[in-house]
Amino acid sequence: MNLKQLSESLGLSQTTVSRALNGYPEVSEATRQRVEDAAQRHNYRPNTRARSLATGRAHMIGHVIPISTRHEMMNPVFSDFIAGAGEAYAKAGYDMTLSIVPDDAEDATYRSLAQKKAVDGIVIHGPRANERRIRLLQDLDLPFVVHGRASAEDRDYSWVDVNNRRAFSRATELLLDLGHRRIALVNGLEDMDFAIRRRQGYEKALTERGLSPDPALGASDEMTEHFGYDTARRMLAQDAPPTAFLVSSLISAIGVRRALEEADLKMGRDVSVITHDDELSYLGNGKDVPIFTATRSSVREAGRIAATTLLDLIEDPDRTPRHHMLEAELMLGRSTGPAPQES
Amino acid sequence: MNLKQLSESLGLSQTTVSRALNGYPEVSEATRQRVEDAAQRHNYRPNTRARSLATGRAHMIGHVIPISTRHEMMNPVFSDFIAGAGEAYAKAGYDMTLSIVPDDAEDATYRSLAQKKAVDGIVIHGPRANERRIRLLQDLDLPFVVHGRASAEDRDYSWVDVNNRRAFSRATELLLDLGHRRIALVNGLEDMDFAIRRRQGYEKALTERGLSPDPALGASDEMTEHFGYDTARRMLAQDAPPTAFLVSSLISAIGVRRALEEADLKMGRDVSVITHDDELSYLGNGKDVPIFTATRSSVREAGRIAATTLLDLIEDPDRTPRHHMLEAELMLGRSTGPAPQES
DNA sequence: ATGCATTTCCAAAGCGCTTTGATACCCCAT
DNA sequence: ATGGGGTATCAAAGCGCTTTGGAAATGCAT
Repeated sequence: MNLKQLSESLGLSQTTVSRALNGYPEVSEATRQRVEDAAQRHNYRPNTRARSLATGRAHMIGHVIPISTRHEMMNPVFSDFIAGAGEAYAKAGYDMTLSIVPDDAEDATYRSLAQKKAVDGIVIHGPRANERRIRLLQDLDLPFVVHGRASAEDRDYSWVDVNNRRAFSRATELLLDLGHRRIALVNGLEDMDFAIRRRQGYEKALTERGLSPDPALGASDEMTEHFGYDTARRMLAQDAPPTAFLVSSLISAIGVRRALEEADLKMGRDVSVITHDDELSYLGNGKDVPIFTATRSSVREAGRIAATTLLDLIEDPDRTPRHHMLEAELMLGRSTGPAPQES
Repeated sequence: MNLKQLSESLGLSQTTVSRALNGYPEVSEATRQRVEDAAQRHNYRPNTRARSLATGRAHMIGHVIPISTRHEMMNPVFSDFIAGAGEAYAKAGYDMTLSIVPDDAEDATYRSLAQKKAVDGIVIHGPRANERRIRLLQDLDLPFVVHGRASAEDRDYSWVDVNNRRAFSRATELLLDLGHRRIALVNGLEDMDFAIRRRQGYEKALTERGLSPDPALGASDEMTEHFGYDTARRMLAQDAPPTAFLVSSLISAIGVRRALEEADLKMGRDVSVITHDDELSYLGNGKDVPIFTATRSSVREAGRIAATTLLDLIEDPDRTPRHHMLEAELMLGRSTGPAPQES
């Protein structure tokens, strides 16, 4: 059933029916009611393609997920972010498209999305410090919001991010307060912006106490369970093994824990661990008392915020960039304790 | 730049330009070249909305992800499945939309997707045994593929699924061969089809050896880390604790492992564990030797297959249902060993 | 030169909606 | 009776593309 048929069945013009359904004032309450009933009865919904061709609005947001070409890996936080964003879109009557693109062939994807007029706006995931996508989208004049930031970008743009620097400096300070001096950083890929900021927080806390970061205690890679395990194992075998680990992802932290257990070290007593916790729905960090002491910030909430920010931006003709900084909570769990005495 | 402008700039009609770009034979090679160059130069891409209005094809596949209303939880395997499907779509020039819908308000979403003509086909995720969505989509005459199956549905429909029953009966047999008699099943939500089939496999293997499944050794819920932990902890405290766990998800298996460690039980010696492993990209099950003995099947591959199946179905006017059964490998890892002697 | 395919191009219709600009109608003040 | 201002409705244009049904141009044999 399309508009034409519906209007014929009602003996009205398409104009009137369209207006009735879209809440325009020029139609009498009686007809509106009649039209709405009929639409309901026939389960009528306007064809999106026709509608957006006519209005120029797609009512569609694009999410572009870069897949690491090095490891063909899907960012694990992505699904929860999407869940949050999806909620917001649903409320506003928007839909969401996903483009999974290898991170080397990006330009084309963005240009194409813009030119095809397939979306009204875009969410950029996984920004690197040096992020060309931002300028590209500004040039294409397509509204967008970045989940995260790009340190090397000096133009203004909209973003939603966690205060990674502060979170990690606070976490490092806690470990220092507990007497730890050899603190390992198990971080994400070096070119990712969030990883850089976390490292900065970590280094800031160390240097403020007169310590200098030890390169042997830093590792960065895709944040898999296995990376956490490998790194911890390797570092624990060093001459001066770390007494604490600061980990960028709960998944890698689980790998660290596995390495500790294998080495018969008790987490929280022999070795302390703090992790960042995105509050992924299926990977909760314990129920009452957290398993891991953690810097915690819900990525799902970030998704919600990013989505509403973007929708605002699309409505607003001025389009002045918006920023939203989320502070991570530092949750004390069972994985931290005083540094063991040097033997 | 739109088609009209492009054609004017070339001094050709829209028809010719359109045909040149879409590879129709009625245009000379010389003009085609000229048109393509100009299109390239101006970065022209046809407006999707207009194109699909004209062709009737959206070049868009819808994925409908039910969010468990009970726990507001996003299925963790979803992102890898999507990555696989996304690849296939990209190759075929299709895009993908995501609808995150609470699992109680589904009908409306599907009807709406069909009526709005927003997609050419749909992938159904997370089917329950009794799955109304299948009939609904058949009635709506929208091509679809189910990731999984619906046992209670007797009509024919297209699906891509793992042989869950066989995988779990083989895993159970392995544990029985190792001498285990009290085998716990840590399974997904009871109404999910995959969970039912896995249970069937488990029970079949037990009864074939003259054992009857012990209700005290069965648990099902959303497969979080915490669920695995809680269940294992609870069961280990029973009078006759299990000597082996068969777990439906690597994430829950990690929780089981945590409970074992907390109870000072060595996995693979004191208690055996077998898990299903979807080969999630960030949650690898060890590198050389698997951490967990596992029934393994790549969900990403399933995504690829589901996507190509659906695209086939859309091309094919007959639309006879296709089925694709994936066999899970049984990978021997470090988490299984002979049942400890009764003391 | 003529006739007939072929090749190459085009004008115009149509996809299903929104929106502009009119029209018809009614009511009330003049 | 006449005109003016709402109110309720409509016909038709337009969004940017594809596709149908020609028409013009070309090539080749006659």
